[in-house]
Amino acid sequence: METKTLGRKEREYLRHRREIMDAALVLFSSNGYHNVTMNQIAARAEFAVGTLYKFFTNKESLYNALITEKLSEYLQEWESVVDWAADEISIIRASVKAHIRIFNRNLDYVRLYLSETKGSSFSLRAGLEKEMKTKIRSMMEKVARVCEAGMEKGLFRRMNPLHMVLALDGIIDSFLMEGLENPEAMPFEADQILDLFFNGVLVPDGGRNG
Amino acid sequence: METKTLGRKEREYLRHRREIMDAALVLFSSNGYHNVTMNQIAARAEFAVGTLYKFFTNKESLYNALITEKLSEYLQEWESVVDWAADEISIIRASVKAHIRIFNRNLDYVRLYLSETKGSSFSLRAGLEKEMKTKIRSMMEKVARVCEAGMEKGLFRRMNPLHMVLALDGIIDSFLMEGLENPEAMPFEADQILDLFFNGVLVPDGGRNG
DNA sequence: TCGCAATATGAATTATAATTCAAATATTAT
DNA sequence: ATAATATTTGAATTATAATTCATATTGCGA
Repeated sequence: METKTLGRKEREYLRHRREIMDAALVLFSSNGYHNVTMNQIAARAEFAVGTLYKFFTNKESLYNALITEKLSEYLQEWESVVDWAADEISIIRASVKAHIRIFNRNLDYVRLYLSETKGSSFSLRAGLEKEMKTKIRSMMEKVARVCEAGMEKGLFRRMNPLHMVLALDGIIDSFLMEGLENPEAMPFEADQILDLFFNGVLVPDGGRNG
Repeated sequence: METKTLGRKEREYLRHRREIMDAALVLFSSNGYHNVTMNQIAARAEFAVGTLYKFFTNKESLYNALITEKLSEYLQEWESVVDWAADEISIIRASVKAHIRIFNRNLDYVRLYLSETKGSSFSLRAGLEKEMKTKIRSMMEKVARVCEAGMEKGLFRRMNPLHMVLALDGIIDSFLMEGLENPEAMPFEADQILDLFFNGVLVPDGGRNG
């Protein structure tokens, strides 16, 4: 770990940086990226506006820092959970549960992520998206490999593993979004997602040929 | 039909309105909502900026007009297709196929919509207005009733119909988004979505109890 | 042809908020 | 203590683009 070698100065720098990010997160996630000014962030973080620019080159890079940091945490936690499980079905099960849990623990960030982004610098955002997409893609590939292993073992039906991953992610996202919008009217369990994903909706052999 | 009773004036008004909307769509969908100015739209539509404000109270309402118009068309076409089908499985099948077809025919609008919501592939319906959400909700309820009917008939397993709809929509959105981002690397058929939704991924009775 | 109403024009206004930077303050080294 | 260095400050600057409105143009009936 490098952590120990950080001097007081560095730690102070990082603490200030964190204070700014925390202030920005609260404001962004409740008001939306654009309805928050740098002055407001500065006020909440108890710094002057100018100081923010010593830590982040501009407003968008502050936003990017928040998003990328949390996404990395998210993926890291997800990986640690998933690596722990044994057979393919348990891995999928653990993955879905982890998704739901981490999602619910980070609703502020989800709202921040979904909040409208209206920056003008196209390229910076494109860079962010690319980095994020790469990370998400590597997570999907990991799941795809699990799916393939499951197929080899005869647990899962033979199909394009990417399709399997897309289906699973789609169902999860759909449930999570619905739960975000209607928290009370939409209670659900990981098991319900898993049941749908594993077994589909048809009654087994419901009057058709076996 | 009211259409015939429209005088020349009204038709001209509507034509001008349409010209403005067409210009806006082209610019928005290729540059993104925030990177297009009212002056640019005016130039392309061959009107003066001020004129745009005779047709739309502001930039956002022009954007909303584009989105709501297209979404209504989308839903109307979807309904006409779905009403045509017979049994519940055929209805679901027709619904998925219609979704894919209409989506592919309106990629410009999809990009326009995504440009406003900053390109998150999270959920297609994350950033819509209340009115639009109501419409989509009523579509979902329609599908939910089909699902319930299917359960009554013993075609589908008993479950919360909303869950069934969410799962189906989630899978569709997930496939469509992937196809939008990797058009060449991600060919898929409606049947693959339907197979996943209907049958799930597990091998039927794959070594477990029947 | 004249005048009234409707419509279109686009330079000027307005609003907003991101960003800068010269000055102030704090910290550290000698 | 003093100077050198680093950090913070926030009023002023800058940039942008949405929106307005006094004026010009057009359409149309008498």
